[in-house]
Amino acid sequence: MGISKIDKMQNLSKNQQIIFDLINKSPEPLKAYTILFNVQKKGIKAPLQVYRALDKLVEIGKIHKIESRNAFIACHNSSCQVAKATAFSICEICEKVTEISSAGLSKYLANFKDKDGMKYSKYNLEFFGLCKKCR
Amino acid sequence: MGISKIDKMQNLSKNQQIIFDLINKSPEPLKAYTILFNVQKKGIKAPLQVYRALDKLVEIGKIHKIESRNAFIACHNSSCQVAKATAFSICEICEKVTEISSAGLSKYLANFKDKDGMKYSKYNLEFFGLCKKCR
DNA sequence: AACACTATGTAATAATATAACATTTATAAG
DNA sequence: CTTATAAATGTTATATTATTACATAGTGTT
Ligand SMILES: [Zn+2]
Ligand SMILES: [Zn+2]
Ligand SMILES: [Zn+2]
Ligand SMILES: [Zn+2]
Repeated sequence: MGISKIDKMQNLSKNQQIIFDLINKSPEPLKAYTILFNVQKKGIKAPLQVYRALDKLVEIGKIHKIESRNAFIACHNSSCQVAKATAFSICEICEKVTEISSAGLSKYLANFKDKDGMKYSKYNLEFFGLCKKCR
Repeated sequence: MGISKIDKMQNLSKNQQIIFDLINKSPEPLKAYTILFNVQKKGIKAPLQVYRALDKLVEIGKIHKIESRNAFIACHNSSCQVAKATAFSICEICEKVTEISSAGLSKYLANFKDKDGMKYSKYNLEFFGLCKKCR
């Protein structure tokens, strides 16, 4: 009765867990060096330790990278089934970022065909505008 | 009979023109320091000169930034009316990037409402997959 | 034990981007 | 033409983001 693959995917390593916890409790996307600064008291001293954990967390879908901001947020789509099909809204004033989980949007994009008839299961969409508070 | 705003927008400054020409004739997205290296013979010596021209060219829609690659490509949608509503396909093997101009897609995204009923006229969408050649 | 795989630690460096300040050129008005 | 203003340029230094390279340690399997 060993650890199944699914269980294993949920078990983060020490550094991964420290960094995930920080991102997960943050109300806003965090940048790599902000993360580094905030976990130094926990013994993570070098950029590479942060980037390695971030890479893994992105890969398994626990966090997403906001490409236009070089920052990272935790996934809140019930541990995202769509780690590779992401959509966000970004406020251009306060920089608030919200992950969009819309079945309609996912479906539309997953079924979208380019002019060669090609479909793409992996995508990243960033919407820009003003959030409720900033309007 | 002065120069109209439209004419003006088409007149790039010296540095802008040099850098646009380079990007425009490139078959693939170019990175800022690749651009810098390639325009040094034309007298552009510093990163900032490149970044300033890039900023302006992006602003007026002559080029687009591929956020996930930190690289720039020329717009080929007849001098993009949609400088702020962009979509690309990116090959994960050969890194070929193609701008997608689909009326259906633009329309869908421009009309998309998030769960607060908010619409976004500005967005960037990056699809990932394998290009024809790499499949 | 032997092996493969994943994660960690550390130092150095590469790649990407901006701040600050001085000067020049282009455009518009009076 | 002159003055005012905005846009663009030139230059140096520095900030920010990310990776290479190499050594070590843990984890699970056979
Ligand atoms: Zn998610
Ligand atoms: Zn806001
Ligand atoms: Zn375009
Ligand atoms: Zn390809």
